[in-house]
Amino acid sequence: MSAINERRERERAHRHQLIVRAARELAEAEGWEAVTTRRLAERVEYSQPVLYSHFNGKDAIVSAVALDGISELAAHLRHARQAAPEPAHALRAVCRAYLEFATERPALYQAMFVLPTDLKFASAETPPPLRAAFGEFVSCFRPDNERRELFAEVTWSALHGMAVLSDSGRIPPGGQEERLDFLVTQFAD
Amino acid sequence: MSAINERRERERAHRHQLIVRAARELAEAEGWEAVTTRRLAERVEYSQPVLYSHFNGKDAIVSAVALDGISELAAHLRHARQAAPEPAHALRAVCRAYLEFATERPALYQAMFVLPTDLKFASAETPPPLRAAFGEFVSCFRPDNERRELFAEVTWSALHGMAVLSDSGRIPPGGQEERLDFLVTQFAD
DNA sequence: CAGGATTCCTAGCGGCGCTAGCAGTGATAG
DNA sequence: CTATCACTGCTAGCGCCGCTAGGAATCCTG
Repeated sequence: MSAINERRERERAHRHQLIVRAARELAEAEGWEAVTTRRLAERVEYSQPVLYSHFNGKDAIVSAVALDGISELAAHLRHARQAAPEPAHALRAVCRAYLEFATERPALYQAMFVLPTDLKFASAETPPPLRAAFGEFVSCFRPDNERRELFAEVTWSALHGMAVLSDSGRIPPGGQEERLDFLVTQFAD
Repeated sequence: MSAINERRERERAHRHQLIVRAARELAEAEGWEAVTTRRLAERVEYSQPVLYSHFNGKDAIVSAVALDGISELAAHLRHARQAAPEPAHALRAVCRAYLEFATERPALYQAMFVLPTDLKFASAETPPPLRAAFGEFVSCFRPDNERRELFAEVTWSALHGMAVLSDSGRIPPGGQEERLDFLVTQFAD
């Protein structure tokens, strides 16, 4: 009885991931407005109601994609920070990595930081990957800086604004590098 | 013949504004997801197809609301800048006014800077009010500063990030004043 | 092998943005 | 004054959406 249930659970977990992956691929290929429960069900070769046995609704699927993306972002930022030649350049490296991530995976980025989400930000039940990603920004400022969390919040806000305004064509996508340079110059502590 | 047509056009223009106002009120009262063409038609006491004789589609209605909002924002920013005691404080005053606007009219702000829009940003056919609003940020930096447009873009991006992340609960809504203070301190030229 | 639990499908609900097609109204020409 | 005609704005409906009820089929258990 146990072995059978274990197999079932494995299969369920596998299908769970299949759905998340399909949603992400569809969004990255055609944008989130093309991700409907019908198309998603067709893509994973199950009927629509199966989706609802795994997720509370469409928003929960988006949130699952977002959480995956946040883990990847955290890893990307950590790598950039650690690869920086000296701590003084860490901020620039992390900021550039962030914008790079947003530019290269716009749909994934939207799931993480633009679309409505179930994820808890800045609270007790904030998922660890999200904490980790934010922590990378914090780590770019001196440990003795009492306001480094505040600095990190504003840095993140500025980068988010640049990413999202550029993606929606509200600022010219060309000048990101200059904007990044200005931001880092002004914010370095 | 001319007088009659003029009356008709006046009536059309009046109804046009009626639709825009109704859309804005509905959005501000219940959020944009509650603004459907059916509910909007009911509210202006006309049938659905009438909306389409005034606008190309729902997005065009949102854009019309956005344009109104941008005019109001431009006026709000200009007033804040001119009321600043000295030029050195203009940046702080304008930034605070911007965040104030975003906080107090979140739905209107979304129409302007978050939802998909037909409005042309940063191009030859950018509407004058939008230029004016952006110009208020530019005016906060010294005229001899060759990169003041760039400064303005990054300032705007940072404020937008703060506004939008705070509104969606992704950063604590409490710390806006401290974040504003940090931003202005770092960006003043 | 019978009984029961579980899995997953078909079908459908109410609502969405949008449009075809037709009444009814009102201006115009003889 | 009336017949015509253009136009305004309606009803009805299309194809889609997120989501769910209910039953058929399958699989494990005793």
